[in-house]
Amino acid sequence: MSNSNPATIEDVARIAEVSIATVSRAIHTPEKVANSTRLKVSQAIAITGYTTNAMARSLRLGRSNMILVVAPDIGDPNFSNILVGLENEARSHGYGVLIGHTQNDAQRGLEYLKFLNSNQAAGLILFTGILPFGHQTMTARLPPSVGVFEPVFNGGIPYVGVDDTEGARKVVDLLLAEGHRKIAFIGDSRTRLAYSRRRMGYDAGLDAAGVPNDLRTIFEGDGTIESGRLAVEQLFMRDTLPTAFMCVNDQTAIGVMIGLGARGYDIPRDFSVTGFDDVPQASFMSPALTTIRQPRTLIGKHAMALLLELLSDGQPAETEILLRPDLVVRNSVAAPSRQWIKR
Amino acid sequence: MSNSNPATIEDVARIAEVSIATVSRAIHTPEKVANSTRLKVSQAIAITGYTTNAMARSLRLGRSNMILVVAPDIGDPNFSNILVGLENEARSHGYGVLIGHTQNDAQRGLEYLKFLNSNQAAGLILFTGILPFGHQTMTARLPPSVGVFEPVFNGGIPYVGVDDTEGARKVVDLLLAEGHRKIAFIGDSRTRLAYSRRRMGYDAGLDAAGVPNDLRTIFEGDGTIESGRLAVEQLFMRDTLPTAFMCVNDQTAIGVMIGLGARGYDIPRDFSVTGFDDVPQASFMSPALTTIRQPRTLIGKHAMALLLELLSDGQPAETEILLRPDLVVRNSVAAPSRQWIKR
DNA sequence: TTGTATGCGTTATCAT
DNA sequence: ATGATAACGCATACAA
Repeated sequence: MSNSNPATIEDVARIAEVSIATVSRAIHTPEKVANSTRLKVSQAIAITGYTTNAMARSLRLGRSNMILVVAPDIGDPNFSNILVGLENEARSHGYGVLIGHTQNDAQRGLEYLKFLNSNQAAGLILFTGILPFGHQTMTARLPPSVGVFEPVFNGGIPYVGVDDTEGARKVVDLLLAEGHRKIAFIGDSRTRLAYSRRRMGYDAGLDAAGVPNDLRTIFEGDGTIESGRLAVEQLFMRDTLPTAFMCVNDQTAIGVMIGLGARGYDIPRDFSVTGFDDVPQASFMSPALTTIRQPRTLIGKHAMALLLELLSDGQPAETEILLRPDLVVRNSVAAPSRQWIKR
Repeated sequence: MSNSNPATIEDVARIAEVSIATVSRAIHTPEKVANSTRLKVSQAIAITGYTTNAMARSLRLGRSNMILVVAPDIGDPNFSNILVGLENEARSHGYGVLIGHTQNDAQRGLEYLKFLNSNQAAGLILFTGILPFGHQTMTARLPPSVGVFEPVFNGGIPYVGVDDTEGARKVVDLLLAEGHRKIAFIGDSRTRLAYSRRRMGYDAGLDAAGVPNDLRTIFEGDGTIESGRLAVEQLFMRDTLPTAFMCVNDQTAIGVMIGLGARGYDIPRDFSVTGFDDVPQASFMSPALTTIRQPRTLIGKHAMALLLELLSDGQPAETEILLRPDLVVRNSVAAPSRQWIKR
């Protein structure tokens, strides 16, 4: 039925017995073409199975209707749901979504930068705390871009995410209300804005409760399960233990729970543990993890909406959209163990 | 430093005081250009920050150096590692990788089909059991394609994955060796080839051991955690219980373990549970899950290598590459409970 | 060794 | 309402 080569606009024009200009018009501005010819064209399109060559179109137009989403780690349990939010919003505005995976590798980032420089994508969503393109980016012109889930460190790029500081504050306040005073913060040493903001919430809560500095413990991890496990190993070598582990994210909390479990402790009886993100796994663990919910699809939706606005207006309506973080109380928090509280 | 518009080959040519043809040659066939001019050109490139417009190049060439990876569910815990294997192999051959996420939606699939029809990708990797493009695909010309992780049902497309039948066979044989006879298979009702192959391994093992049909139980699930949980609910309503749950994948096994745990049973003392895939989470659970390892990055590597071979030769060297599935023995399997064995 | 000119498939401008 | 044509940025056949 179809030739070996995909049909072009010329094939359609020939069959419909019109010019290629008319075919193009019949497709994009049908009101400017007579009913009779429009019919002929659409029949010809059906016969040939014509699909407009998006590449040629973009070359001519100087823009495309694809959005590139760049992520350093596509396995991040937060990524998939945010992506769905991004995609649904893009789609309802006639845009498609393509994903670039950099594996935290600048060379790979450059590849996607070339993609962008060829106008193969009209806009950019950054699921990463730093621009993933290496140093050349500083001078390079980026298309309209929006950061998501985590503020972009070195970009001055509009951002959509949850209010990390307030979320962390809600967690400490819960811990404080349960009677904890010695709360360790298992964090992330990388210069990630989202994590430092969560740390700010931790400090603010402790300040407000009048908890002195020497009761606070900070562990610099890297946000992985292994990092959480390592944290309890390290902390158990110190002379003074916390009664609660407040973790920068759920992955870390899972690691902490594994580490504590391996030492034979019961959560929450012996220690309380909290996370941040409400990753799917968080509700399946035992005990189920008390954490902060990320409104992931909503974040994606807002981020894409903001990007599309940028695409048409050129000006960002706002530079940062912070969504409300909800506390999800499950079973990993209880009053501090008597065993540790006095000592 | 740079103009508002990206530099074109003409900008480079003007500054280097040569023709655009020479610039093009200096880039792609440097041996065909004099040393002196080559130097001028590369200086001009440095000055302008020129990057070749990949879109225009592909339009002219009729092919691109991007590979599209299409996945229905990017959150699949198997996806990320396979992707890494795909990317590394592609990269070492000068190809880039772009990901399309269909969410199991044919309309979204069509979008990526248009992308392919515009020659914006030279080849296609399918991380999905069925062609995700709806019915139009039958007539559409696809670029060279390779299925990965799961055979493509309706395509006649070369495939790279683990030997599902043999893997499942290893699992039953372990269960049988532990003394189990009543082994339930918690499967997947969808017409997925990978799953039906695993089922074949189950049956083959039981046949070989002479386990009669009325001792076998099949539960048709859908491969999700929830499906595993549901399976134990259903099975407990029957009069006769298995001593082991052999699950079609790790997700299902996790659900089964959650369901069993909720009923107060201990694994593996009361029941044995096995999975398939060796998802990262499998080793973190308690008890750690006995399962079959998927050599994920290796699968990705082979699949991409096969695709690139297709791209140059046009003929697939082989139509199916089956990798060896290794049994990972952890703590979720033991001898059948006396409580259940006699009945 | 280098330059000129054509075409890849579109869309938009300008005529008609 | 429709058609001829230029241009988007590039690679290459053909000339020089």
